[in-house]
Amino acid sequence: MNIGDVANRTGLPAKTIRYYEDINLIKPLRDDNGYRRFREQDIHKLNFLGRARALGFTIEDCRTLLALYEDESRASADVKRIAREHLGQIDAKISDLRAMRDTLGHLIDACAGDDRPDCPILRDLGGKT
Amino acid sequence: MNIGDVANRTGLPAKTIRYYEDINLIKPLRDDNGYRRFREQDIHKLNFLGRARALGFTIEDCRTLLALYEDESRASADVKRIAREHLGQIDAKISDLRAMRDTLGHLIDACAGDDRPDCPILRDLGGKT
DNA sequence: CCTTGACCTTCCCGTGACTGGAACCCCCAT
DNA sequence: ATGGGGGTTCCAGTCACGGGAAGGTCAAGG
Repeated sequence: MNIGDVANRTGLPAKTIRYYEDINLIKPLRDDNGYRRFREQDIHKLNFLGRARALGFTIEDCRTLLALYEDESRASADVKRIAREHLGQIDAKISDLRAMRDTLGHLIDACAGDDRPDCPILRDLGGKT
Repeated sequence: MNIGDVANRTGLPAKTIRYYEDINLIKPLRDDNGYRRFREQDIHKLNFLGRARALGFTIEDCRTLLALYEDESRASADVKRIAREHLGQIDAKISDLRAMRDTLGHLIDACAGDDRPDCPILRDLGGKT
């Protein structure tokens, strides 16, 4: 299978697939003409990566998770620890965003949004005197 | 005032302040020795920028907001539109993160986290067969 | 006067995870 | 022969800075 077909089957852009090879996440074979030739195991890995990335894991986490996935003698505790750490970061991000959201929401509500210059949003940004 | 004092007063790293000058958000004066000399208006702008950034506005949004802030004949509608667009993006990000959080949370709950290899997290990433 | 140490300056590289584009090669159909 | 739709590599750019090198400046102390 060539990269275009793999892109279709995995939903990952060809660029991304090449990038993953570049950073040694996958190692597709090469045909005589230099084209990458993907085996089923490559596609399986790419799907794994796509799902892990969709859950927000970093590439380095993905690398580790993939290694654990292929290690039959792994301990699920190792996987769980990575996942929990990541969950913590997601939660932190969410609470940051919620704080922004709340502040910004109040300011927006207070703003008339007409053609006059008076604006609580700018007043707040400018030092809320 | 030199950049170090300004950094202290605004809470922004000196690097960031230099960067903001670089991209023309502020224009501090220069002393004969080449040092930046900051006026009160520069510090005021930097505080404005710090607060806008803390609300998650992009640098380009900040540039626009700063221009509106200094434009006495602005329409608050313009400010509000920018803020609402940004709010929309924050909300989108929050809901993305919440979806991740939910999925990941379920997987973590289902994972024993012991020294055995069996792991629902990896099973899901691997294609949940 | 000299040195020390804390400032300041510019410049360049690196970050994360790609994306866009140029320049070029390969293969098949017309 | 030509055209089009694959593929390849490599380089630059994204966003908002941060790290660090190499060097200039300034006030205090010996």
